[in-house]
Amino acid sequence: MYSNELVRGTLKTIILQLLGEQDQMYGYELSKLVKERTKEKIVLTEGALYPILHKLEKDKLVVTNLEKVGNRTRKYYALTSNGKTSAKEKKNELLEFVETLKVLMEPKPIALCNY
Amino acid sequence: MYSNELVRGTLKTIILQLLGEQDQMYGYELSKLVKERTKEKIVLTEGALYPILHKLEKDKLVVTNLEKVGNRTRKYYALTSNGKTSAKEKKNELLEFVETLKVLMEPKPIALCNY
DNA sequence: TTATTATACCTAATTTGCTTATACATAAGA
DNA sequence: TCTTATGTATAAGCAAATTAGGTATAATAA
Repeated sequence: MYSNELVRGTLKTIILQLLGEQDQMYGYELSKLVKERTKEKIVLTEGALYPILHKLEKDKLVVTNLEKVGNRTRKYYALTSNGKTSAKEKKNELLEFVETLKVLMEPKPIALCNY
Repeated sequence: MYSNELVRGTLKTIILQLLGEQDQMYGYELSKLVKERTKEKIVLTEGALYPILHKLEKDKLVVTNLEKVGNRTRKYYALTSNGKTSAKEKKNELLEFVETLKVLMEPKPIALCNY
């Protein structure tokens, strides 16, 4: 588990990116996916997850549709056109930020290929 | 300039890492260094910088010594033994976190060399 | 059969790490 | 003389998370 300060700020980007992988996903599914892929090193808690999803909907970056599974209701989220653009932008920003961090903390000449 | 949310959480790690590069540094020097190396894409504002430095001192990760330059006083900060350990740990955590992010957001097989 | 775990959603109070703004002071350059 | 650079410091406020609670159904284990 990484310190909260580190994860904070990347969650919205992560959610947008994952939503872009599939046609639609629901909240619980997102949280499971993050937990599994990161081997629980990043955990999307509900208190963070749902408010972010609601904000994305309010900002029209996602649209929702409710689906019944047995007697339970799932709320699926899908990126809008704006959402797809935003997802790409945020991902690029994050990747650039990471590169900047490396330059800042390891200001060495970069080998083209280490093999 | 990256969004604040992204930078938030990495500042303490950055400061610890930079302090580890030299025997001692003062606040203003740190802020200039970050600005220069990142081409102003990351900016250490005073309101963030000094409280962090004070906290590091309180936590005994750094020690200070005042030096007079002309009529002005500089407050130099140097890592303690604990500070050096912490710097390494935090840097490793950050680098691991970045790798985890990549796995999470780009779960593809990784080419050994792209050239 | 009953207790626990997994599934599935939601929100309110609080914490926290920053921004924004302000303050003070010296030195250098326009 | 005015502005910019150097140098440190703190207080008010904000926003994204944590923590902790709530509701409800389904499946599994004891």
